[in-house]
Amino acid sequence: MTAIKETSVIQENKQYALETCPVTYVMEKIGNYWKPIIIYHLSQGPKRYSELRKAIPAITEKVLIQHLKQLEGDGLVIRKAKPVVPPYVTYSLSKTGKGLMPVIDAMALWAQKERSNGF
Amino acid sequence: MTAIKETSVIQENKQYALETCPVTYVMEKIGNYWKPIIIYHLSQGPKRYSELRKAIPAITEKVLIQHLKQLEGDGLVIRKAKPVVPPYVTYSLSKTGKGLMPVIDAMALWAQKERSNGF
DNA sequence: TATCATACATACTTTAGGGTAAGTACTTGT
DNA sequence: ACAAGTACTTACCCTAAAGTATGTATGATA
Repeated sequence: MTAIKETSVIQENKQYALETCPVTYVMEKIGNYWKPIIIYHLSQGPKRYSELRKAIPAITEKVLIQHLKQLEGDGLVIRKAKPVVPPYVTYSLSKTGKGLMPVIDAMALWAQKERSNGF
Repeated sequence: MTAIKETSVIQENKQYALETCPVTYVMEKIGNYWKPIIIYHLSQGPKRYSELRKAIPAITEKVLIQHLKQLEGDGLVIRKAKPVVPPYVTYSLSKTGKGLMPVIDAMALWAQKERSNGF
């Protein structure tokens, strides 16, 4: 029989970090390459699924929808589907999601500064 | 012989995104679970390697130093080593790194708001 | 009858990131 | 002589995330 897998110390520490470090809390929600990018594009207003795809051509469909579901599950994004055919689905930021806009804005600002310094 | 691996469309698109989407630019630098957390801890002032370890108990040594090197390579973090034994090494944010503090602050703010709503 | 468009779903493979564990160098303290 | 402390390094493994490719429902249009 297999040894009982003892609860990892790392996991305990992660739990602890979640409760004490605010940035860790944020990372658990949007600590991923694509999520802030998706949020950025939604910060400019609701978008259809296909519009998001065009706006973020480097993401694959699988990954895009995966993250959209997770963001919806975490209450950051709202999905609205019109029962028509072909489907018409829009995604937008929830109130909580909009609360992240200062974060995204600060990112955009930094990027612009860095790039203007860059040459 | 193996087929020549044609340059991935995804990679081309990533290049394009890098040039047009500011958030993508940021993600290339700190788009990782740990990096914002490390920067957060450094935003409170320079820290020794061992202090960072204690401050972020959920990270392993390997990963910590890996990211510190990358952050240093990207010019966000400065490493200073006193030539003593046992070693005395401190890490701090560079000017560019400090430029990210509004991002980190906005994250911390959001986390606090969310948590106070949470119960 | 066939095709197109949209918003997905699903199976399979590959890769990159992270985890574990052990080792290294150098000096001070016991 | 040996352990302890610091800041790493290295080798190996494992898993979660991402990539690839193909399939599905529905009705409108040609």
